[in-house]
Amino acid sequence: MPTSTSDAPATGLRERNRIRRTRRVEHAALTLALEHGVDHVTVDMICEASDISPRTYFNYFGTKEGALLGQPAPDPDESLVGDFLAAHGPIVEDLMVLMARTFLASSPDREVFAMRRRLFAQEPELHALQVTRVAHKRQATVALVLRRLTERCPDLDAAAARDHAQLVMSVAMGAFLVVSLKWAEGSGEHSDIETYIHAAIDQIRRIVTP
Amino acid sequence: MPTSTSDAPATGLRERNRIRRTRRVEHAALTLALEHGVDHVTVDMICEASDISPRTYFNYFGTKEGALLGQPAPDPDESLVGDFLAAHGPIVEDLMVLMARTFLASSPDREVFAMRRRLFAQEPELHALQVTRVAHKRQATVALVLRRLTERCPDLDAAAARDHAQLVMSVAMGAFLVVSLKWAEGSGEHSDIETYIHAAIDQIRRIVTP
DNA sequence: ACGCAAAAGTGCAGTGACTGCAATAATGGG
DNA sequence: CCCATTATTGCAGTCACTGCACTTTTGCGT
Repeated sequence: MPTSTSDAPATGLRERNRIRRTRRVEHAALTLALEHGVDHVTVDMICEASDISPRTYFNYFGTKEGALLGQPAPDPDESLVGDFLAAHGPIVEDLMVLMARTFLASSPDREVFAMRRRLFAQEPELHALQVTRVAHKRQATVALVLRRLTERCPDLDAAAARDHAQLVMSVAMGAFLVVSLKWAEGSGEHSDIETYIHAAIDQIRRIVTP
Repeated sequence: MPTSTSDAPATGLRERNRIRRTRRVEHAALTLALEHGVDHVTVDMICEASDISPRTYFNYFGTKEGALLGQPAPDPDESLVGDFLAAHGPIVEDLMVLMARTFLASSPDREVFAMRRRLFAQEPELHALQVTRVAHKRQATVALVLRRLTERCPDLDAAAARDHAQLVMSVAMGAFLVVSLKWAEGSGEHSDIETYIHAAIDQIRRIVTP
């Protein structure tokens, strides 16, 4: 019986196996992609290397790139959302910080994390895909922006607010792509990314004024 | 015999056929996509509807979505590039205007153009793909931005200028996605798009300042 | 007009991503 | 320890896409 000399009493054997397997597959996928380049790697190769059936691979990750990008982006943490809604900086900056923290919070595995950074640095298309996939949560995030917007400026036309939120989202995503790539090429320290974000906002301000 | 009561003496029969065929295929593809939704349409369906072999389809368009998105974005016109380099507005705005004009210059066929607009409005993923594909010219466009940048501020660190240009490009692309979608939903008049762009720039300025 | 070389269109066979379905193998609770 | 639930797998099939070899079309010189 699993009588809990262990540290994770809440999770059963099933869950632990699933996590261990996921890690193993991601690791194998990243290793292969770093060695041969993404599009010289087949799903079958990944499966053979990680001792899993192709069918199960797709059950886990859905697409070939799934194992390279990691699990579908998690919903932002409650507290992070609260920070965003309460923050007093430029809205784009605060949103980018939210994106960055959510992203960082989802990669606890150091080694996989580092490999992913290296892969992104050498395969920009994959990185763009990652950003696109984060954007798949676009609807939810736009709603968040809208909420903060209407809380601050209750006297705003609804349609105008919606357009505004869309624009905030798009600009944040565009800038985030550049920032995250730069950060990935550089130190990769968690704290640094917010510095990069702040610098980017400064630049944008200069960009949109003659 | 095609003895030239025609109007285009410079282009041979070959070229004219190619263009006519391209139009026919694009029209068929758009019709099918609008009716059934993009991912319920197969390449074989398009080919059957436009009386072309699948192999030829891929020779023409490369990917399934190729016929929906139209020919790969053309290089910006010389004069438009000149305008961009000489313009005195905020650099992001000028860049977006360049993108818009280049885009508009490439769609002479009214009907196909209108269908594409409708399709983009109802399939956002496709529209994002379009913007991504425009970005495939990213390297060239970034170089353009860099050129204008160094002409204006010769005393700028090279690495900093490169980062700056990347950011300009990303922000412009992000904003352009929103603007073009809004424009597509609205009037679709060529002149209107620059108004939208200008308004977007104003908004961005407000966005990045508390 | 005619024939020939280059270019374009096509058929075919194959690869690889991805899905639905049905059979099989853990797993965890009673 | 058995059984219902859930996860893993094999299999067959669809679809996007590619390389290669073959046929047709076109442009051109004679």
